[in-house]
Amino acid sequence: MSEKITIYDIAKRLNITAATVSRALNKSPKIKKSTRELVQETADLMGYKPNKLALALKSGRSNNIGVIVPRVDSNFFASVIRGIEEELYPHGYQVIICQTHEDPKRENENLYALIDAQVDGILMSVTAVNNENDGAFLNVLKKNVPLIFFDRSKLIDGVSSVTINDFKGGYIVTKQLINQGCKYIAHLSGDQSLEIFKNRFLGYRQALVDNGIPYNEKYVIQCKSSVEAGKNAITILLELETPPDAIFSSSDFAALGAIQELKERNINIPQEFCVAGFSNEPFTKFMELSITSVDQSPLEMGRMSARVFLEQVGKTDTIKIEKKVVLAPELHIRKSSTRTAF
Amino acid sequence: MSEKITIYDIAKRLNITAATVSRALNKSPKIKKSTRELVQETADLMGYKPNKLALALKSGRSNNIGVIVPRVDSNFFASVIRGIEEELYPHGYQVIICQTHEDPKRENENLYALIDAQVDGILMSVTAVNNENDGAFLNVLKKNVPLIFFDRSKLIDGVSSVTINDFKGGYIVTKQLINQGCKYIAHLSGDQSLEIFKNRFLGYRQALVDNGIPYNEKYVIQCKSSVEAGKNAITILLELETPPDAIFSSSDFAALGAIQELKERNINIPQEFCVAGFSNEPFTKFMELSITSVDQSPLEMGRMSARVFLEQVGKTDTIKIEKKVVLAPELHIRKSSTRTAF
DNA sequence: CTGTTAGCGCCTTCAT
DNA sequence: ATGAAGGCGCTAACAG
Repeated sequence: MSEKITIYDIAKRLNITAATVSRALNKSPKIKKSTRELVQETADLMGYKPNKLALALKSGRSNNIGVIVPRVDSNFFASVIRGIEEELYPHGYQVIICQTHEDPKRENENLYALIDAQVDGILMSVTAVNNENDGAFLNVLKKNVPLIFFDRSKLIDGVSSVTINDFKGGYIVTKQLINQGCKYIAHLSGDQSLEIFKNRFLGYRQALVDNGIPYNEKYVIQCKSSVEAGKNAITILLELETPPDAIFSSSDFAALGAIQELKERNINIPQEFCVAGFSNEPFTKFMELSITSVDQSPLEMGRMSARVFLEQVGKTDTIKIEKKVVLAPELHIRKSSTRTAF
Repeated sequence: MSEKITIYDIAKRLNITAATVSRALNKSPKIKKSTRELVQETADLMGYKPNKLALALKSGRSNNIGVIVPRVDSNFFASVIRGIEEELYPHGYQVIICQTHEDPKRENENLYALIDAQVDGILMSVTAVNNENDGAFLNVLKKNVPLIFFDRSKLIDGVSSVTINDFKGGYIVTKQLINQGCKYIAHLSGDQSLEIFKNRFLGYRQALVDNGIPYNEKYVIQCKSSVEAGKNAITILLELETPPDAIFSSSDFAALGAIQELKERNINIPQEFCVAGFSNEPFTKFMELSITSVDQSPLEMGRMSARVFLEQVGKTDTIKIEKKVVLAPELHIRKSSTRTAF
């Protein structure tokens, strides 16, 4: 019952050639209207469906694009993917998902697998920077497959990127803490080999300097993006001779951990201690003590990445377009860092 | 620089036939060891990569599987997808993502698009039941493409499914509310055309009956899965002559809305009013007033769906395997429904 | 307007 | 152990 109908089947039935059927189905201008309609009708009748694989082999374009993310079950990446899918859907592209789990080896494998699968483009957020994978990236470029980085970028010639201004994000959120009267502001950072974390840190530091607050490296702790890590970080910070009175975390989860730990120690938030996170995860808004956070507009980031891809695809191979889109971060001020009446 | 290397290129270089190269690369037993090694070496040297599209066209198997979900940016679906991807990755399958946005028309389009793309299987969560799409489902089966439903299922012959026992989920969560001494338990439900919501409701009702509590249909409100909908539902319920003293919501978001509305009315949770949700969204655990919820083990659901697919793929076309896997729901009791000391 | 031919890259009988 | 030839399904010259 599998009944794979090909253009040959319908050609045979009509006593014409497969080529004619192909042309008719593709609405070629040089085909008699009557036969075109006839072909179309019998095609529908027989339940004909074009074989995209054959088309792909013939044209060299699969109409698939690959998306590589650390993990798909994070609100941020899932939203980006949603944006990508929505933007590409009307153009007939399908989205292939790969996860690296922050493992460079997996990233490498994924890159090669997608190239093998003849995807028409790759949109990705790099995992921690390791130059071992450079070969894989260059391989992608060598095949003339458009490569676009979103959020977590990497400096490679000929590669476009869509990011947010992380420096500014770090700056404005720190500024807000300063505005609340905080004097000793700590920072929970992420893997410094990733641009995003370095830039958030730099924004934080600049905001301090610009406002006459001395930068103290003891206030900067590098930790994972987890509740547990946030708790541990607070524990360390509170043991300093001058413990901080505020914290800007590059991760909402770590910010949450910090809040939990502070509460357990009966430290009043935001009166005694202000907290702010980054990413605007859904839960930051839902909490009774809602958490100030920087939104990265993931949906827009996904859409934009897809648009950049669409611009690049099909362009002459010789010219490499390199587009750097930088979206504006948006500060969502909430209770965790608002000392005045809310 | 695109340099698409084919087996012909490497054959030419070695003055042998493409067929020999093919055999050598595929480790055919009837090939001289020396030539096999020679071929392998030069293949590596030239940077040969097999063209999966050609392979797919030849074999009829694309090594892609399609996953259709209402939306990808929900913790539940994202986790299922993660499970699917993790399980299928070692087997060389790639995952193509489609979103329906709860639109049956999109669901229909997605089904056809995936078949056109020659996927080797389709794993999906159906959107609201509409029999208009039956043609699309039957079309999938006719092509002998394994179809597996997860979470939101649909009764079709020859289709396997992986779900949780929603009836039991509704039952145990309601029982927990009863155990807390609640007498007037309301229920926020979802689209009743979906089995999952009907079953959660039936479990709820059965728990009431089994514990001598009269079922009151005025306590059942159908609403969307959103904070706003939860607020509205509470408003309606509190206007009843005997307002409820507890609520079991089929959606965590609606449960959250309910809690917010109750707080605004200064109704004490859980002392005066108990609340429980469904899905175990991350935020239910993070809240200061953590929310009792039923976990659906999405990761496991994804993995299991993938395993069921792997079992079915490649089986003789004539025999239709129909497997119904039902996972156990897991009640996470939290503050919102715990009157005794926590 | 339509038929013929060739080829995308690979595998697989059928010979040798 | 290897070469030759055909075909997966479709399109795109090149004829007529």
